[in-house]
Amino acid sequence: MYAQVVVDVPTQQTDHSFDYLIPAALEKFIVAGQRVVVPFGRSGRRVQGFVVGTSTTSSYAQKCKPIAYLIDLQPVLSSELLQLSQWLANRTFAFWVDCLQTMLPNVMRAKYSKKAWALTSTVRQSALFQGAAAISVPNDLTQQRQLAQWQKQGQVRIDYLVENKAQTRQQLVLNRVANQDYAHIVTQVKPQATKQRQLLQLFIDHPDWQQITYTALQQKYQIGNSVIKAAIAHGWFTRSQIEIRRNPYTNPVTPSSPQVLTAEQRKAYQTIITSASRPVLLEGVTGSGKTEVYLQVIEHFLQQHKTALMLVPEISLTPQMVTRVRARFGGQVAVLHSGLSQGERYDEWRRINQQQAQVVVGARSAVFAPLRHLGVIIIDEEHEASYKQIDNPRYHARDVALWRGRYHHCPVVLGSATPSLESRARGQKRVYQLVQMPHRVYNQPLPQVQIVDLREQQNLALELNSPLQVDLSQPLITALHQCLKKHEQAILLLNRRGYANFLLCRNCGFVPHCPNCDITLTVHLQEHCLLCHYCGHREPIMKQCQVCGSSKLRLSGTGTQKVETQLQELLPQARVLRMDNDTTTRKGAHQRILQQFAQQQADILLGTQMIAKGLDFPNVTLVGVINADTGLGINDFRANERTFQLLTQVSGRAGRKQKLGQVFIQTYNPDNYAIQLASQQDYEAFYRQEMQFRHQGNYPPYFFLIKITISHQERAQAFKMAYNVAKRIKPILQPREQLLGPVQPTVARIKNRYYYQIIIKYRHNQSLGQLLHQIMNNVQIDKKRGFAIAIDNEPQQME
DNA sequence: AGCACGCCGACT
DNA sequence: GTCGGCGTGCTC
Ligand SMILES: [Zn+2]
Ligand SMILES: [Zn+2]
Repeated sequence: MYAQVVVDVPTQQTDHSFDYLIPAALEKFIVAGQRVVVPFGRSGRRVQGFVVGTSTTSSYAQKCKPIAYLIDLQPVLSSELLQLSQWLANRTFAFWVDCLQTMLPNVMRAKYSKKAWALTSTVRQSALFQGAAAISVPNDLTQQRQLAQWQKQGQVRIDYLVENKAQTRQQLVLNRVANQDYAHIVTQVKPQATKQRQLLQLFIDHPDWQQITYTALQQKYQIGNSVIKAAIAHGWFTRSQIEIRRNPYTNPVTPSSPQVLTAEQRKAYQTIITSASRPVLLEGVTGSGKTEVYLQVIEHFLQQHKTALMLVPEISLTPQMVTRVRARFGGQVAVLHSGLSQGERYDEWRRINQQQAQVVVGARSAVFAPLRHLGVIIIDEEHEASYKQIDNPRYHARDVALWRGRYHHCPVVLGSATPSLESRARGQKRVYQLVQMPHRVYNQPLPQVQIVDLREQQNLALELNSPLQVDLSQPLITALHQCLKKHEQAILLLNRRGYANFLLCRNCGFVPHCPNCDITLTVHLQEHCLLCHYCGHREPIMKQCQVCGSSKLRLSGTGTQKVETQLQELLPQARVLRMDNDTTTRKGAHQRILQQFAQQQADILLGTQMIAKGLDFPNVTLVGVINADTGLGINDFRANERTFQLLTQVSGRAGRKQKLGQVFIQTYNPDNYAIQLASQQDYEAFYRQEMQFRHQGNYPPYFFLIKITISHQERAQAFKMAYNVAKRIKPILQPREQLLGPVQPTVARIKNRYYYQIIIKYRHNQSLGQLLHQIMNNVQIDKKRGFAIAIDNEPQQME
């Protein structure tokens, strides 16, 4: 018997399965989906591999090596996920093994090490071994050479170790022994052995106990280790270990029951549960009660003994969100998010794999949750860019969800108040079933939105001979005053996309740049240094300008700190909470700030994009957007879409139930349609207008996009390679299809490598995929000459 | 990737 | 002569 194994060597030349002999002893145990350790290469190198199939014959002409050993007794990947991995590799131009690894918790990645064994006493007494029988192979080159020489002479053996980091938490337990008559024994025990008698009595009083943990005996009954040891020595009990699941849920929840649905919600619910062959796009305004629909849909499929997967963007996956789902489905819920420790994540994953959890809630990577019998997949806020992974494999969770939906023949729900144009257009073409929920559940009125024209404000200030020095306009300041007077709360959004604080010499205009990248260094006041976000380069904040020596160095860029200072001057009585990268570096800080604000420990929450999501704040009646324009300045065809989404989302935070909300949007582009239509909260009108723009520019959803990035240490080399790649692609393009570039991105150099980009706009091109795989092959082979290539299918970020 | 093999200049 | 630097090719 042979096994087809995909080895953990992510390169182009090894990006296929290898045949291995299955040793007779393992024949009964080997199944596709298991991890194994196999020898690989001419030395004794061993690597982890995934069994992707078994066969009775092999097409490999030479002799196959046997599998070294099994890592998993049970498969960790189902045949569904194995198939998915292949599709994913093909779609994202990633290595197969990377796709397989991505589907599993991080701890299941192998750790490799080498151990050298001294076979003679001379070697053992050498300076290197210092009497030890074995040492781990050092990094030092000359020492490695010495070991290689000894190895050749048969004086040293080198072992290749594949470590499995995945570990379960074990606990000691005391087991009842069936033939022991505790009621009798207890009468025979010496009178002074009170603890022994107590232990026996416990097992007499609890006939249902088969075992109990040592910790429980210690904590509940103060029975220590020595007592237990003695009891085992008598033969009354046996000792063993059981696995303890790491429990990420700190607080118990009070169960909730389904709410009565509105007519709109009921219609959505009905459509979803009957739409197994067509995905449903659920377009519902903020407050329309999408989550309740999701929960009842999940309930419906659980009753049919199916499972449910619900994806939520990482920043929306708050404790409140998790609690809401757990309140409905209790212990059936497993949660996968970045806040878990590696061990907790591994345990949650295994709970799902062992079918002990039927509902999974998680962020992007949870789309690979090993659920069987999927009944429904829900993607909330489907427009969120964070569903697309930035590094390899560059997959979009939405695409994966649609694949799994097709595999299981189950409904896939894409929910959003502001759907991506791609999804909305598919709703129009009835590829997706479009369901709209335009009303809020309690019929709260939409907030009143006012656009503040900053050009006007500036002119006004000039007339009064006092140039606008603050980032807050007069109408917004007035509104803030009124809000505070009513003891209500306000949110201020500082749109800082692409903007960071940098240092500027006021004398000569010098700005410190990273020596390795073409980018200005960011000021980090917290750590008191200048930092490069691309390569991690760090240097102290200089006191004097490097060029002119002037000491007039100023912190520049629109910062939340600057606005905070202004707020303190304008509204000295206001309590301001600031939320940005500086205040949320520590884990959980993000949640803590939101919590404080929810508990009304502050009047104003001032922050960047991250405040647009998360907790509900019922007392917030005022939202101010300080600079609506910054998102528009970005060289990306989705700039309007992103701006519209952000403004709509943050506006939705104003006003709940009886309290009417008020929104101020400050802008220099009051006529921009994204800003105009966001102020009217009119998604459908925005969709129509934006579609025209996309049509004119041949952008998605009218065209598909592929971004190719090529890099090299030398600029000319990078360009030459990119140019040749472009030349190969151009001939196969269809009439209206386009190739743009190669061009340098805004940050043309990162970590001393030069980058070039090619964008392809295409529609139905049969040969493109194949050609790109070929190009990938060719360029990867030139990796040793310093070339690197990345192909991003449907990029979310154009830069 | 990581390792072996092979070719070539430089140093004991 | 041999050590070690690097370019090339292979891994079931
Ligand atoms: Zn200067
Ligand atoms: Zn840098």
